[in-house]
Amino acid sequence: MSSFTEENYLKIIYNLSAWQEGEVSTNALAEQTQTRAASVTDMLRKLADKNLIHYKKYQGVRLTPEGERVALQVIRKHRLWEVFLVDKLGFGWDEVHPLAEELEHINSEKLIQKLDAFLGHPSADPHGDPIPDPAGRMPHPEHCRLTEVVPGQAVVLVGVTEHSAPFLQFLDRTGLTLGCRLEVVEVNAFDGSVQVGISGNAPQFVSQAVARNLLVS
Amino acid sequence: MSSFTEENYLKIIYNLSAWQEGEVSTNALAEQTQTRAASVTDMLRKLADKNLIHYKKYQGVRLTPEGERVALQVIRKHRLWEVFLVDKLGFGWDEVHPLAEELEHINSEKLIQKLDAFLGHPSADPHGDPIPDPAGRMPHPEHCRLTEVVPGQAVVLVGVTEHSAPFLQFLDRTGLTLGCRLEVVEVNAFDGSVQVGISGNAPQFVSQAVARNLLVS
DNA sequence: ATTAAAATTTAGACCAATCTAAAAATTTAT
DNA sequence: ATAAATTTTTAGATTGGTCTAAATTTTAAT
Repeated sequence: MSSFTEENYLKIIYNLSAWQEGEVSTNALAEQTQTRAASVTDMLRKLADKNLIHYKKYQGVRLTPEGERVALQVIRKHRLWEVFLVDKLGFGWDEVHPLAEELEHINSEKLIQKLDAFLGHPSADPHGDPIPDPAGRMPHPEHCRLTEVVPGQAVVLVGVTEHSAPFLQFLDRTGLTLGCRLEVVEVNAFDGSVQVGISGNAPQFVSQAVARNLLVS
Repeated sequence: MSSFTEENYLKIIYNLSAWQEGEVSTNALAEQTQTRAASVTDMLRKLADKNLIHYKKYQGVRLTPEGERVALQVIRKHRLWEVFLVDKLGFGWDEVHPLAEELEHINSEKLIQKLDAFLGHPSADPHGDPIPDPAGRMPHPEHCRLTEVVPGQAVVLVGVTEHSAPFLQFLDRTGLTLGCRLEVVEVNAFDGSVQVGISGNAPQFVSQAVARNLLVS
């Protein structure tokens, strides 16, 4: 059995591993966990003793199969709770992350199985992130970033890779809701901004910083 | 802001105070919190420093108005989550207590306000215990124990004062669900058992141990 | 290839919540 | 009223998670 804190570390290691290949660094973990590098080192020794991570001093860290299993269960719970908060309780997608951070650590297989059924076995959370199945298998839906779409193509917004409230609120104001249709007019070679028609409206510019965090298919 | 553990102590002090008049003893708290008396003493000093309880050494303990406010918020959350688990997720009333013990410590005013609305502003939890309003006012519905009903009277089962799974499962098997009609034939003066018709069926005996934990009106 | 800079680990400490064992206060019984 | 039993508190230690400051290792720059 893993503690609240251990589960958090495993989840964060999983998420950082997904982003970049290879090992996760102590400093990256310190930033994500809002602690100091020294504290991270202590926890890494503990997780390594429990065979949840592969860890060699100064060499960064990688999940073991068992560590990945635990991480995926936590992520599954997190994303199901987010669906509950948005679909059932009416929260905005910009508000649910901190609440799901707490709810995800409630450990009851039965609870999560019943919640999943109540929500209709959703395949993705409100940000488009896929929900691992009960056995901990993570689906990998095919999609690409808006920055990579060729001009003239029409796509659908299926996810975001940035979850901060300000970013999500900006998307709301711009009409960029999940599932909306995007017609790409031009990708600006100079600054990477994208000129795009949103849900059939007149085209407008979306900065590269925004476009690279939009997943489409 | 109170910690998970502090909230638990306050909730337990509230519940023990409701049962018996006067101060709550250190030993009673040790039993309820599943800790030792020495640990309780430490926590009591801490809660007293925060002005959440009135505490004099060897004299037992009583909530301050502020402590009672916190306790009632925790109880409100506990009972709302129990309603959610039974009404929405389909748990049995004998299963939800341990889960609600965890969910009750998630602190978000907005979450609990939205949950309350989603559930239709229930006035009682699945065991018939009243739910404090958002301001922390606890309703006091009029009711009495089944042992106090005079023979010949017909009443409705509105609550229970024992929440253990075995007890609740026994009630399920006996047909004693909340809201069922009870026609009292006789209260046995010798052993306190009650002969009662449940939902119009042929009368049967209910032991005093059971009857005194059934609230009717 | 050295050196400077950055990242990481160790050493030693702290806080919250708990424990055991022993001391002190209160209650009960004679 | 005094002794015995019970309850409660104190003293001192432990565990999980964190910290700062200093030491060490790795990486980057010349």
